[in-house]
Amino acid sequence: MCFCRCSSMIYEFDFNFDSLYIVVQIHPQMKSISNYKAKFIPGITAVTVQSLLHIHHQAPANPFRSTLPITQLDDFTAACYRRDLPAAMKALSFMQKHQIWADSVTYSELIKCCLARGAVQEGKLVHKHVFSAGYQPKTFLINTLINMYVKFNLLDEARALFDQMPERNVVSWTTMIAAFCNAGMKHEALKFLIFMLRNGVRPNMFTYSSVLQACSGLPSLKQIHCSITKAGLDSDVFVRSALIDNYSKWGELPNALTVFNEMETRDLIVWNSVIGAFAQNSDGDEALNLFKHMKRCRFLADQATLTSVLRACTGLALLELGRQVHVHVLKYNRDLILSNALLDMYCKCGSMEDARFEFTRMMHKDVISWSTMIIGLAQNGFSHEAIEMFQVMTSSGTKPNYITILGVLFACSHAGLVDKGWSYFQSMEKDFGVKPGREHYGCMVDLLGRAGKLNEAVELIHNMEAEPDAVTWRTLLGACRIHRNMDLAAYAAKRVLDLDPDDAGTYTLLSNIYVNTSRWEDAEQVRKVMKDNNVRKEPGCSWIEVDKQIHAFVLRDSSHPNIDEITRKLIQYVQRLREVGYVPDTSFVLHDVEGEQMEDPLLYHSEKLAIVYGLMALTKGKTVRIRKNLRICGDCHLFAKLLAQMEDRNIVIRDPIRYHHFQGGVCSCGDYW
DNA sequence: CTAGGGTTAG
Repeated sequence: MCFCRCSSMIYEFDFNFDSLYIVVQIHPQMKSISNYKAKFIPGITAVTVQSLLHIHHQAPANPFRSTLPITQLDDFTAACYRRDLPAAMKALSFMQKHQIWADSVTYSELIKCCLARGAVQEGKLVHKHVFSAGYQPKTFLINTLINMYVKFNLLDEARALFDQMPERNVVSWTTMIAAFCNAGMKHEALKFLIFMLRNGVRPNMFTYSSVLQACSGLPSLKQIHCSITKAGLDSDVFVRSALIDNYSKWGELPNALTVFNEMETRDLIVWNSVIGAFAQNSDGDEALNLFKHMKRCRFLADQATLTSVLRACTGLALLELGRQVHVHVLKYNRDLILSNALLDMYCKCGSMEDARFEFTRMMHKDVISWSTMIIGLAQNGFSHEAIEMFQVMTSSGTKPNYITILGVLFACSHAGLVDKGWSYFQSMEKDFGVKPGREHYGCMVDLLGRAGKLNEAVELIHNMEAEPDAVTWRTLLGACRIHRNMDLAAYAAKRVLDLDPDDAGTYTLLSNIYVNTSRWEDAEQVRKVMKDNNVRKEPGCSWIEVDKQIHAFVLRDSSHPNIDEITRKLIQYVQRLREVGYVPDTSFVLHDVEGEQMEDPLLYHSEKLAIVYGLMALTKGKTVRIRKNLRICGDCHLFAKLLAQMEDRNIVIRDPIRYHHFQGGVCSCGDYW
């Protein structure tokens, strides 16, 4: 018990320095407050009591207003709680001069106020004030200051403050860990977790939900999940959504789903996490199912939900559903991320009219909006418009980035604009500050290669700054196939296999090249290596939707009920198309050197089986939708086009969208494009 | 009483 005399009034205190709590009991004359709890600062004075009373609006008409310091502290406290920053700062400078201190809570209110207004200078003044001689800020207050610096993006200041703290609690550590995560400094974040454990501070759910961000892409996820479970912290929704998101980044959707399913109570963000997980891992169907489930549970979709739903539509090329989502997007039409997702949906679904309309309507556009349009135009065959769009973009003052320029180079490649592409490539670093990366080189190899300038393409690879990878060489290999340059193709194929020894398609191609050039021994050698390495060609698989039923065709798989009829039809169609000059490209099939069993190579083409089945269904008046139609090779596309022409059924076959267009790739039938 | 989770272009 302690007494404090202030003029004629006597206050009694119960205080406890350790817990920093103080129980104030007012003299019987002021019995309105009893057992009143508040923060306490050492060196208690009448002023403190006064401010405590004031904070809780129970100050009686008091006898202290006459003395200047008390009035100032009063003003300060009141201003902090009113969130009146200028008044608070004015009072603060006075207090600084007269060595008067307020309590931690009041300071933390002031810091909140600085944060809300982005007042960095004022925040720094508060920092200086509470660290000036005569006052010892408590851990709580320093935590608040550290958080302020973190939110102002002043990591160095935050770090310095953290380093000089006499004591650090779980909040101090968590604040720093979260800061590192936000800045993308994963390793620092994990290092701090380890230091924290060494210092004997136990992480809580706040810590883990941050730490999990730092683990994305690191193999320690399982360990962390275990510690969370052991510590009994896995019932927290924040931790759960972070876990879901993490498993999603590893592509471990079953684990993500388990974490989700085990939850008793869910909130919107957890729903968004799990829907996003499936949408991002190109399982649009499951994402949409979850979305339906979410609506049945009476949750209302927000921007993040709709963004993921749009992404699911994009992956499935579900233009109609995308349009329906668009209606809901209208209510958030100022959300840039959502608008960009909508743009991309229209582009990827091939509706450039809608995309252009949306783009024009958008009030704010960022580099992603522009890039989406440039890439969308280029993918849909409007290469020149894409390049014009890029010029409008740069003159409108938006700085292009790595991806934008990839899109522009792709547009040039698609349109065969060798010189233009080359000049963009050469000046990109000077003009836009983007250093050409491996993928830009890959685009140029594609551009030169498609244009038949194979030697220049090789030379470019040899002069690359970054090391060429398997994709780079595969791009060259694709170009060699187009231009039938066997020698260079063999060279490129070997480079691919050096870097990616499991690439079955490339073995096949290399072996075929040797067969075609009568180098039987080399061909045999390739087949042997393939066998020794136990490399198997992944069976291609194609889907087609007929009357809302999905029909899958897998290589050598005869489980489809109509497979015999479809096969007969395919052979028939190919025969008829051959008569009009179609030469099927069968270089993807592994030739048998001994020539023992030469099956019709066309039957290996699951894509063609799907196309034929679709056509048969159309003839019967059914509704056919081609799904996963974004990766179709040149031969299958040609086949479909000729078939449509021949049948004259008014079928429109769109030019294929080269989905993984910046790199050499393989279509689902195993062919290069 | 300070600290934590989900959303867009390749």
